[in-house]
Amino acid sequence: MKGLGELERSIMDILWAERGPLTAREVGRLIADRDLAPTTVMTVLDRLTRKGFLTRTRDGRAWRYEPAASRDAYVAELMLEALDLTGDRSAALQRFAQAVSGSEAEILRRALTELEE
Amino acid sequence: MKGLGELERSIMDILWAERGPLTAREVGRLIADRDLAPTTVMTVLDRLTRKGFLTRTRDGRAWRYEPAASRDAYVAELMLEALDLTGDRSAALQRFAQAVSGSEAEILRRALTELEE
DNA sequence: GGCGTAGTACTACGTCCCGTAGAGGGGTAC
DNA sequence: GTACCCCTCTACGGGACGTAGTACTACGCC
Repeated sequence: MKGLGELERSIMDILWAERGPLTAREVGRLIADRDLAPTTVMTVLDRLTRKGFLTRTRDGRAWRYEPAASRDAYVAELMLEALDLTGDRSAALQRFAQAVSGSEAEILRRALTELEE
Repeated sequence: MKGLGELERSIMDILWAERGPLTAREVGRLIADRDLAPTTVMTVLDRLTRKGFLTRTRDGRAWRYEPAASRDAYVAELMLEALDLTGDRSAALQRFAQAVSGSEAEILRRALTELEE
């Protein structure tokens, strides 16, 4: 999977937080604090589409952009990719299990239990 | 945590696979298939040290390089960083739990159970 | 005791990614 | 038909990284 830059991630965050697809202009308004040129937003949206993180559909003359996958799916994929870097997956998983906080361990435990059934 | 490039990762892999610290020359021999100039290996070892991935100690005129952390710790950290990217850690963890293979789910389950005790 | 060798530090260059944006073309609305 | 909006294409500067040369120093050998 391709990586994301800092601005790219900010824009993905905006789109992940919305329920419907947004136009470049709308994204621009939601990230107005960065005071970016409109074309900057468009360029980044375009790059994200090329990288497969967004899909876009026509809306009149404009495009509407929407995440291709949920943020959770993205995060889970990143975690799996990290796991693939190790030679000893078991050891890495054990370390990971020890490192997550208690409440998160509980969530993991429950998710794994449901799997079992 | 800083990222690793492709050559940097290869060299970390070599050092993670060895039990003792290596000199630049030794690393060079272990990566001879890439046919790199000796200074290239030294440069990368130096950058890895600056980034905090390696520590080095004198051995005569030479330096001996050694990973600052185990590969498993590195991988677990990457996984935690990925997890930090999400707004909904619980959803991401559930996705992750569903995505790991059965045997790995079992490893996780056991690690979590040990934690509980 | 000079010379090759090994090791180091420092500098450098090309490439790719990414943040950033301008220029120009073509609908739309009034 | 003019002002505006949105698109596409092109571009530029900085930083990371792969790659390596140069120059200085210490050690061993003859």
